[in-house]
Amino acid sequence: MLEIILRNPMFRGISLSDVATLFENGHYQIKHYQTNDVVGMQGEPCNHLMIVLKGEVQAQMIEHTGKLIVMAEISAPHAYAAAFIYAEQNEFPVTVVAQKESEILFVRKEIFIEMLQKNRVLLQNFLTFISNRSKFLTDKIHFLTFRTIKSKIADFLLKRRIGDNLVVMLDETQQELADMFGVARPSLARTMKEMEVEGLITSERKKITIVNLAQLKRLAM
Amino acid sequence: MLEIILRNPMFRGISLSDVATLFENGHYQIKHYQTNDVVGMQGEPCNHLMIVLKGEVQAQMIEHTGKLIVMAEISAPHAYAAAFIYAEQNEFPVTVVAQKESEILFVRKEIFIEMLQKNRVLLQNFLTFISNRSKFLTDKIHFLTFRTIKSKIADFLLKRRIGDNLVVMLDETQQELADMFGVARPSLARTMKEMEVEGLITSERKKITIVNLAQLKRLAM
DNA sequence: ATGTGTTTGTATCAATTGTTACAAAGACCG
DNA sequence: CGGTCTTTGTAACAATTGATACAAACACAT
Repeated sequence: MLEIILRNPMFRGISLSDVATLFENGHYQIKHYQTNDVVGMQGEPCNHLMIVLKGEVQAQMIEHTGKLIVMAEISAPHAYAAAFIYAEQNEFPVTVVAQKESEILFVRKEIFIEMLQKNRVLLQNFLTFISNRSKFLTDKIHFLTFRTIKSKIADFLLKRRIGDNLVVMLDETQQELADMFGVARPSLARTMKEMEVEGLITSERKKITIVNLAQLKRLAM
Repeated sequence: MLEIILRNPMFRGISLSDVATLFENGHYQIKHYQTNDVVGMQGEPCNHLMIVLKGEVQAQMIEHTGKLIVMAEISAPHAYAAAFIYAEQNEFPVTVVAQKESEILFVRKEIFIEMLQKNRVLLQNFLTFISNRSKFLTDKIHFLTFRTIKSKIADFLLKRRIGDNLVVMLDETQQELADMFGVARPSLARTMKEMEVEGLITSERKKITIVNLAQLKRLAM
């Protein structure tokens, strides 16, 4: 367990012995989850630091109409929902679902703040982490609010490229991408077809080839 | 200045003499701004704790197409952008504009973190503050992404009511509301007209009367 | 090889919202 | 009070996206 925690950016620069002290007996719990288990439900209390030790969880924002947006995917050794644990309205703003069999470490927020007070590096790292999450949320607002489907796709493809490669192999189904973009699956498919017709990309199921890189970059702005 | 700071929720429970120590000479700057001055530009470095001592500023998210969303309005004694100061990509995610002649207190983030380390109550309050801001941002995502214009208006009216009052006097022009909702002004006007035709509200310029409260509450969900 | 479930592709129609334009009403200032 | 600027109201048309449906292609298990 400690080796995984040491890989978490929050604990960078902290020695193994200091981490071991922070996580001495009684300071944490570990829970196991099966695929599709709900790890935390939107609206429920959110009062622990939660670190994925193994597996992968997905944060989903679900509307009562059934519409779903995938906000993030978190795997080991990363934490999720850490930005919310000290909020006055202290509840999960998302539903967190295990995508695979997972193991999660829970530290009560009262205990964690003692850790922060004791360890200056940990405090600095935690503040960096939650500031990064706030930045992430504003980027998400920008993406979900200002973007057409076409520019979402362009942005996604440019980010998914490896180096200067013009071929992008998708890991996700169209439905999964649509959930990430907050759009309807047929709309996503239609827009990709349009981009193909316009000569921006070619598309063979999960293999996307970027044809007009300059235009794609303009679209992604 | 210190009396104002003491009214900021971050400094709740901290004595005047402790606050005075925190803000001893050399630990801060105060700057003055005129109406419409840009206090912080989207993309610029964001590395100070910033507290409004006097006046009012507005956080705007501006797209290169010109579309603008008002993210927040901040008046004394509150802080703005505090959730972002420790981010790795350490820049303003919004443009902050003075709405009135304003006075702002700046504390370098390196100095502020020393304050946090020294004072447990301040640390607790700051974590609460930035967790609250993260919650606010997820609420904003929810509002901007999942909501029709009609439900945005319904939500707004219910929140703007004072007690059980069914009459809401607007402080804002339609354009200002449209900017807050991230919608076009004529669309906002059209939707309000529809709500009037449907018997949900009556509307005489800045005076809105709620007619069907139950239905409005359903719409706001 | 076959059957089943999933994914992709596509079409049609509907819904919501944006854009542009202009007139009427209202607010404000000299 | 009159003139000017701002705000509101509204209309027409356009754009984007969603919803629904169905067939073809593909992946996987037996």
